[in-house]
Amino acid sequence: MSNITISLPDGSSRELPEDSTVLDLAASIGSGLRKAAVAGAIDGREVDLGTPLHDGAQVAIITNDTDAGRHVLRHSTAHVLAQAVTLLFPGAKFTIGPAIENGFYYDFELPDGKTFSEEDLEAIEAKMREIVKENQPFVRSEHSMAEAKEIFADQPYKVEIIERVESAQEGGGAADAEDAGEVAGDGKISAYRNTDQFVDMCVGPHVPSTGKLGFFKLQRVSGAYWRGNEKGPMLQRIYGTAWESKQALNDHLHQLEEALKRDHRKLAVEQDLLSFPSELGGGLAVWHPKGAIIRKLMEDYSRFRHEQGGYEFVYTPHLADSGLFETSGHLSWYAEGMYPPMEMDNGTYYPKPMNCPMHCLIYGSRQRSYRELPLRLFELGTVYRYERAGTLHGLMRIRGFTQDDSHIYCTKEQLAEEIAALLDFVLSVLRAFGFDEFTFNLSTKDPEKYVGSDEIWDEATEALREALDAHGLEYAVKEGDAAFYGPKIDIDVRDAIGRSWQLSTIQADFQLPERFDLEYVGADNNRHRPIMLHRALMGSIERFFGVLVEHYAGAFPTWLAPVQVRVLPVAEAHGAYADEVVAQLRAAGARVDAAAADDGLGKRIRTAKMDKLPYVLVVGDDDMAAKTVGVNPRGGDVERDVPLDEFIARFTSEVADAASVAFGS
RNA sequence: GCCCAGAUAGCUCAGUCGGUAGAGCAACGCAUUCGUAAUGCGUAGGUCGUGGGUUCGAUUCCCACUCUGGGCUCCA
Repeated sequence: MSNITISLPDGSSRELPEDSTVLDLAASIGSGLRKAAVAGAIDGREVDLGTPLHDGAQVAIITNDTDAGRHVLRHSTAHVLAQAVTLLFPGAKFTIGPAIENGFYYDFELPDGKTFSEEDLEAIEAKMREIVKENQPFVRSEHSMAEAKEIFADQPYKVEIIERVESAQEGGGAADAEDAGEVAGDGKISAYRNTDQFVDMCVGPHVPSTGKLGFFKLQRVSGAYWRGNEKGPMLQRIYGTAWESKQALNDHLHQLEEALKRDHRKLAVEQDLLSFPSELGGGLAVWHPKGAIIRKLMEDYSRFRHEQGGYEFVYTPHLADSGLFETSGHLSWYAEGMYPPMEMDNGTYYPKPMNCPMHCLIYGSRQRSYRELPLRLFELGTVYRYERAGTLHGLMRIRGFTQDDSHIYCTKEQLAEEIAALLDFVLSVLRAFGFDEFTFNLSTKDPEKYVGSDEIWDEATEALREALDAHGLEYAVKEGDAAFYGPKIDIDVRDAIGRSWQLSTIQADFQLPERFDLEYVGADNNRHRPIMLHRALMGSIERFFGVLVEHYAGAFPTWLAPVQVRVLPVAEAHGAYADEVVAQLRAAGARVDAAAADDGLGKRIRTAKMDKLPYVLVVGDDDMAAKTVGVNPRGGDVERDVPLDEFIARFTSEVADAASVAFGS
């Protein structure tokens, strides 16, 4: 029996007996690797561990602690879920069940339109644990289309997938991505069988047996449309998470708990920031004083930066005649996302869903010269969008919100420079709020849905691309993701616990200048069409505020904290001195209050800590005598006998430093 | 809009197999005047989300609506 030679990713090679499998290879390298292996890759193609190796193959072992390995675990766990459901709910049809970020889901259709309840999850999870305990093998097989249809004869959704793949292949086209995930590429349908009763169509790879799984948890049930089509049948989806170890699973669950603790909706109530009274209607918020002061600081900051940045401030009303939105095209493109019209004696009015049409009116109000460009109009403009009831989500998805909105009118020649300057501007504003990790997405033309000439699209896309390159920024290109009127750059930030939020956007627009017939007189004394940029930094102030609450976990930095300092007299006798401290701090510009000695000192400190105040000052006999304070900073150690003057100096310089970072002075 | 779940005191929640409800915290009062994360005692507070239906009687069962949560779809 001859040996075969295998090369490994590190460049080394290894000899193994003929007929060796990926698993044999892993075992030959070490028992730890054998245990951690969940799949392999032969010449770049992912395969099961049981796959035999050929001479000269490039082989990598996929271990369970890598993204690829977890993907295999999760996908395999999804199969176990499907089997458990078919056992517990006879007649259930299963559809697709992919691995997703952090977990997996599987979509089912239950007989007689039955639905899953939360309680069902427990029973299903228990059944899954039995399946894991039985250590059922995942046995791969490949079938012709006809055989496959036979095997899945009682699974109409599977048959539908097979038929779609079949017709796509007959038509010479490739199967779409969704279907490609379910079948092998070479015209064969592959399937993985766990038991006589349960087999699922799948490209794989899978773990060798269900015993390799076990660190999972089912999380929730929901509805989901078949193939994401609103008109299609509503299926029942079960979500779960799965990991390579108890530790990794627990870490993930802790992370979810942490996110829950930071939930801006919870913190907004606890800290009395804002509320969503049901009397107002869904998706509409009222700002309480503590939330409002933070918002005011954010808005002041935004105005300051825009003033510095060469923007001109404008104000526009909340309503406009329907004619304006016909001109802008909003009524034909987005009518279903607008608030319903108000009929009035002299016409039909709509709440504005965007500020741009009104800014275009300002631009068009008189003749413009090239000398005025770029013209940057800025407004904290409140808009109303009819978000569908089921999509509302705290401040993150809301029906009335305020954009830090600007429309920049410039010449084609100015575009690249303007975008480059915008990128600097955006990033420096976001940094002021404690964000320092960004992701950039460049969205390009959707060939099915766009206006404007190919030439101008190419030019604008190139301008965006150049600006990103010139800043040395890495970005993902999202082909076809642009709005119909022009390409755009979207900027995501990463928050304190690693979540990503899409905040800023810079969008080119060739459509509105056309529709509003906007012009400028050039140096050549001819009329030209300007290009327009839409851009928002925070995006929606409300949403940005929500993201900040979660980013800071409610502990706002000193410059933003609604109450920056609280003074606690040790006993009633120190009340007058406490008032004096308050007065001096207030005179120095601090937002400060005092808590009288009606409650114990410990109690008042606890309350202040729960309120996440940046500074608690305790004043007693010693302090009164020496004009000092005891300083208890958030997240730091207590410091006694600090001269009041010194604390005030420290405090004001801290806030000034934050402001100088923030305000760029 | 669609699927599922939910709505009880300001907050967090318990409870009523149909006979109009209870705790902790918060609030208020009294006592305590205290040096760094909960002092004690007491008082008040709820048409049990809204509207209909069934019933002698509904917070409880049924229906509709509103709002909320998790998803799907959508997101200019």
